[in-house]
Amino acid sequence: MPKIVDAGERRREIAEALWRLAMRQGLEAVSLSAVAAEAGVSKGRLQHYFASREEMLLFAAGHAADRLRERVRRQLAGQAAPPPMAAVRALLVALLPVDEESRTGALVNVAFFIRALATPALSGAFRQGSAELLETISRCLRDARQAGELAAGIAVEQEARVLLALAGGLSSGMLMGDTSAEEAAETLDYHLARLRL
Amino acid sequence: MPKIVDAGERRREIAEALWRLAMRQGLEAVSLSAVAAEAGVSKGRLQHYFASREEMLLFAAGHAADRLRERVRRQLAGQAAPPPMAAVRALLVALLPVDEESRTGALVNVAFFIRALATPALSGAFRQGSAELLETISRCLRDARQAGELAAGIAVEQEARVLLALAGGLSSGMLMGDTSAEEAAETLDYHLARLRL
DNA sequence: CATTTCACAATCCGATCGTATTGCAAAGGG
DNA sequence: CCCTTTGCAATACGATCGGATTGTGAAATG
Repeated sequence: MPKIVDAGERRREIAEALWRLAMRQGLEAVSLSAVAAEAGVSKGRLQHYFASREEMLLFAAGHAADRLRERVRRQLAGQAAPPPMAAVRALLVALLPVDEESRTGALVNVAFFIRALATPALSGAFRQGSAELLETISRCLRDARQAGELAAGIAVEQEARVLLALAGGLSSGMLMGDTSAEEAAETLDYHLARLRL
Repeated sequence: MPKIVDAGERRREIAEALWRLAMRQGLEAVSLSAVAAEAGVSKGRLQHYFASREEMLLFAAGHAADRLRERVRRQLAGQAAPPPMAAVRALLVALLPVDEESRTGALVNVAFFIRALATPALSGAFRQGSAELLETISRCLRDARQAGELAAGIAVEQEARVLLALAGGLSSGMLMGDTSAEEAAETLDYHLARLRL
C-alpha cells in the first residue's frame, strides 16, 4: 500500500484555509481554486478530499461548530469550582469574538448563517447548536439559583434566552466594529449584575 | 425628448427582486441574469440602471436600510402619546422579523452583513444605522426615566446596548426558526418587565 | 522486483459569470 | 418631418467557475 496520510487532518487544513477566505471576502469568494491557493496546495488535492464544493463547505461549517463546542467546554472546565454566576459569565464570553480564534469562529458562523437558512443539513446543525447552548446556560442559571446567587424575579428559561440573544447581538456589534471587546464585556457585566440578589 | 420613466422606481423594483433572490438563495445567487429573471425584465435593463453588479448590490442594501428606518419611524409615530415603555417595546418589535416585510428586511440585512465587513461603504452604513438605533432607544429610555417608569438600577446607555443586542439576537433566532414570534415577544416582554419599577 | 494502489497534479470541459458593444423603437423639440 | 436622445434588448466577449478526466511518482505487498 502507498503513502498513508491522516485524511481528517488534511480535510481540516483545507477547511481552515476556507475559513480564512470566507472571513476576508465572504463565502462568495470561496471557489475551489481560491481555497487551493489559500491553502497552498493544488486544486486536485481538494477534489481528492471532497466530492464537491458543497461537501467542502459543509465540512468546514461542521468543523467550525466542533471548535466552538470545544471552546465552550474549555472555558467551563477552566475553573475547578467557580461560583455559578462566574460560570455563566465565562460561558457567554466564550461566545464573543475576543481573540483571533473566536473572531474567526464568529465570522465563519455569520458567513454560513444565510446559507443555512436554505440548506436543511446546515440549519439543523445551527438549531441543534443553539439548543445545546440554551440548555447549558439554563443549567448554569439553575446552579446559580440553588447557590442563592440569583434575584427573585429571574425566570431561568426566559433569562437563558435573553442571555443567548444578548451574546449573539454583542458578537455582531463586535464583528462590525461598533463595539469593542471592553464595551461588550461592560454591557454583559452590567446585565449580569442585575441578575444577582 | 423620449420616454420619461421614474428611474428611482425602476431601480427600487430591481432592488426588491434582488432581495427576493438573496432571501431564498443568498447573495451568491445574485447574478445579473438571475435578478433579471426574478424581476421579469431583460439583463440589458439592469445594465441601463446600474453601472455594475457592485453598484446594484450597494443600492439594494441602501434601499433596505431606508425601509428599516421608515418602519421604525412608522412604529414610533403609530400611537399619539404612548407611555414611554410602550414606545421602547414598539421600537424593538419593529426590529424583529414578525411579518413578511420585516422578515425580508432582516434576511437582507444578514445577507449583506458579511459583505459589509469587507466593504467600507457598506460597513459605514451599518455602523451608522446601529448608532441611530442606539440613540433612539436611549432617547426612549430617558423619556421613561423622566416618566418614572424605569427602575433605579437601570443605566440608560448600558441598557440601550443590551436592548439593541437582544433584538439582534432574537432576530437571528427567529430567522433560523428556533424561536417563534410569540416566544421572542415573550422573552422581550419578560426582560422589559424587569426594567420597570 | 513486479504490481497494485493511493495521493495527488495537471489539464480539459461546458456552463455561467460580469461587462462591453451594437442596434433599434419610441417620443418630444426644431 | 426629421433628428436627437433615451430606454432598453440582444448579442458577443474573455474570464472563471465546478467538475471530470488523465497522468505520475511513491510506497507497501506479493
